[in-house]
Amino acid sequence: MYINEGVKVRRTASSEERKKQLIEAAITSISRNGITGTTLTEVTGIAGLSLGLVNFHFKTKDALLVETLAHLAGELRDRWLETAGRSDLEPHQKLAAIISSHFDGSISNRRKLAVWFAFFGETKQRKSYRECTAALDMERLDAETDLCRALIAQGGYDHVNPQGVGEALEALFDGFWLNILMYPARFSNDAAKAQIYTYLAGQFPRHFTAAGPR
Amino acid sequence: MYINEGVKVRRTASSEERKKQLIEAAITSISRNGITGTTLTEVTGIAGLSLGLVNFHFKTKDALLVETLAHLAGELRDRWLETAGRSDLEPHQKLAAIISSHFDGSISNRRKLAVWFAFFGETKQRKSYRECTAALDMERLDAETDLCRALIAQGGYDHVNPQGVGEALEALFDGFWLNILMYPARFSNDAAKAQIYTYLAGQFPRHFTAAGPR
Amino acid sequence: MYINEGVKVRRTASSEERKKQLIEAAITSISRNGITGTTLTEVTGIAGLSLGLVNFHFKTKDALLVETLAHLAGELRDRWLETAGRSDLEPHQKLAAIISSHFDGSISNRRKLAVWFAFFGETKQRKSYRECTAALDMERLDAETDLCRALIAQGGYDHVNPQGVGEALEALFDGFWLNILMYPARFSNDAAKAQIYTYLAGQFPRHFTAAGPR
Amino acid sequence: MYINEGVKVRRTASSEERKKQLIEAAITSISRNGITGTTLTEVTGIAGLSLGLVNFHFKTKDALLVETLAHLAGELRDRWLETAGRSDLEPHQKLAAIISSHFDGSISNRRKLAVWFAFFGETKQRKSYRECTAALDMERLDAETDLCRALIAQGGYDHVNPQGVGEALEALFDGFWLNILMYPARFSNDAAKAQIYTYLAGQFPRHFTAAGPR
DNA sequence: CATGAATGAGTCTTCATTCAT
DNA sequence: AATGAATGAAGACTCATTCAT
Repeated sequence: MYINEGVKVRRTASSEERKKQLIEAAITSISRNGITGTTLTEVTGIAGLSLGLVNFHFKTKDALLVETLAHLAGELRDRWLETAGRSDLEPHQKLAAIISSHFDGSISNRRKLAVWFAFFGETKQRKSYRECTAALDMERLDAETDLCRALIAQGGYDHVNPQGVGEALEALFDGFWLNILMYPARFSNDAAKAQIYTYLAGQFPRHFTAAGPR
Repeated sequence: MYINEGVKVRRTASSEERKKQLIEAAITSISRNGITGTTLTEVTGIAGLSLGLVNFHFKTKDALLVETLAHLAGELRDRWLETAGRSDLEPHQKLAAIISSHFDGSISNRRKLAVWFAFFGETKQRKSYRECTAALDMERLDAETDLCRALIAQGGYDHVNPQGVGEALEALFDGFWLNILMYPARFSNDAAKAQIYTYLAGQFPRHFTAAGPR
Repeated sequence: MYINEGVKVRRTASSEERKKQLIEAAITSISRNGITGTTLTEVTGIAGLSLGLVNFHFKTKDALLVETLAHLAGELRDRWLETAGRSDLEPHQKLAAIISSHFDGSISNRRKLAVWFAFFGETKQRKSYRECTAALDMERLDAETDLCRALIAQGGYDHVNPQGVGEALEALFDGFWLNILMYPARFSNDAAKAQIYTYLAGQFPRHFTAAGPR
Repeated sequence: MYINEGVKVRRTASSEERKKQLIEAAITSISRNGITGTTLTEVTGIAGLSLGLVNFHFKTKDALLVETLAHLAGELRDRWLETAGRSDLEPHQKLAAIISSHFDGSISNRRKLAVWFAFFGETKQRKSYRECTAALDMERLDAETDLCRALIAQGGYDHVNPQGVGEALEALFDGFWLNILMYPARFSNDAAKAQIYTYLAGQFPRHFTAAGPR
């Protein structure tokens, strides 16, 4: 046993426990220093663990990076599916849930957004990224498109292109995330949600107002 | 004179000429390998010049990177101001010009988009980035907001928030760019423009249709 | 364990052990190639260690250099204090001890003298040097001056300037060192000591002869 | 013609003129930055000339360095020979002249002393140095020894070793130079001369007092 | 499982030297 | 003679990965 930040830690912790610890440290390091500036010494230093552990629990640095991204991607997916997967909600409520998930403070904060864009930025990582999240991105895009189709099926939206709305939503999510990361003084989670509802109110006025789902 | 890739090249070119050559090579390298994967050996190799030349014309690798970004940012600004600055156009036509500029193939192609997001992604570079482009981003955002105000002033749009529209446009630009970069099979420049016009048609139906400015 | 130059070496040695090893190698390299000609590749090569180890144990090459000088300066100080600090000796015997220390073969040999003058020579290093050894130089100069005062206090030396003698001694130490380094065929440790005793015999004839302390 | 520091300079100057200009610049640079820190760009910058000129007038950087040292060595030799070579002076006056030369402000100033010790310090340069100045050093040492012999021949100095005095003088010159360079607040040209006369007064009391030659 | 010293390939950067103009 | 852009070898430093303990 030894003490780490005031908490007794079993010197021999479970593998899962250690990995989570390292991933959290990686998120912190990437958000501070970028992917390039993230060294294993830095990550283990933040985690209060020894250097050798990284290559023990993860085969390579790249593996740690990929699992870090996968962790965030999984977290986002769990979040929106948690609500959008409920059978007792209306389509437009589910759509609203997806939007809310993206701009919840536990998801959309500069620490985590920095990690997302670190992966978008590195061409090399982009490959890993796609392998790791393309399926999730498409799953979500398809879900959004399906929900739009459901709204259209309820009548009154003859000219709305459901796929286009889905794509626009994805773009709005990423675009607002980027601007929140870059210009936090000007862009906020709440304002982002408001603008997205405004957009939806333009497309589905019977289901959305600028304030949210009806 | 000597021959390089079949072209006669003056051994001693003007400084500006060489810098442009190196910036072009940097864009190519960054789009292929990311910022981390971009080595000076790679850049000079692409340019067909010798390693030492980068540090001769640019003081450091970072300086080259910053000037590369400044080049892209300047190119985008020149492009949209070219049309949006004309006094013979209506506000909604100017707004359309800004949109068109962002999704013109000479601006919005994967080679260049990769560079933009390489800078967004690196926390360290983000600082350089902001110093270099924040002013341009805000100038454009303000221009968009002002054009929206002009449309509102023409009457009929009581509930539209011009600042919100400006921010949403910026988010749509960045968001579509990212998705064009990540998922080129699913997102295209034309589709992006179409969705943005669709959004504007929802806000300013008297000036825009889903097909573009009236 | 593995074999290096016939000696079993623990792969993981204590930090102090490795640092001493690298400092010894640095002395050898500096004496052979000067400070400029001393590369980390050379130093680690001499030590039979890997390149990266220098920057692991010392932060930078400069740090290694400074610690190398500090090592020599400390060695000299230990040497003269060892005798001059004894309470059972007379002042003139202590003075003689300081002289002897400077021209002992373990201190005054071309390998180590080359390092001293390498630091004197580099303006850049001179700053580090002063920070590192000025205090030791002044401590020694003051000790010499004090010992001269003690001799004068014993009477018979009305016109001797103790501070001047101290300064002259320092100059003689450095000057003979330099000439031993440059012209070993003409200048030797023994001859240097003899000349310095001759000088002291001129100032303090009741305590020194050309052969040494009475 | 162009203007350099207010003086019209023929664009095509004589080779000798240019070389002297570059040597002066080299002295300045070496005294500021050491030999390592002295780049040809720096030297030519100080001289207000173009980079290419160095390799035109001197074959290599090393050649410039050697000629720079040769310049200083020649300057010192000219200085002491100027007086010590006069046939109307007594031996002890000539000896005094050699001492004065070494501590004249035009010779013994920190700018030039830094250059001397830069060469002493670099083992690599030490070879060039010896080739360049060993003869001059020995010529001077022999001259000093001969002058001591002349004093002894005048009678009354049975136990003085002329060669030893010569060597001690050389050591005192170099040693005081070093300390003037390192500790200018504590060591001065005048004090150095005074101590050396004090030494000589101890060896040749009929010819020297602590104040100088009788 | 855990540690952290050790390794060495890979990069940026510097700079003497060359050479077209 | 003079210029300064261009070259490329060489060196300090970084850091993922290995491995003895």
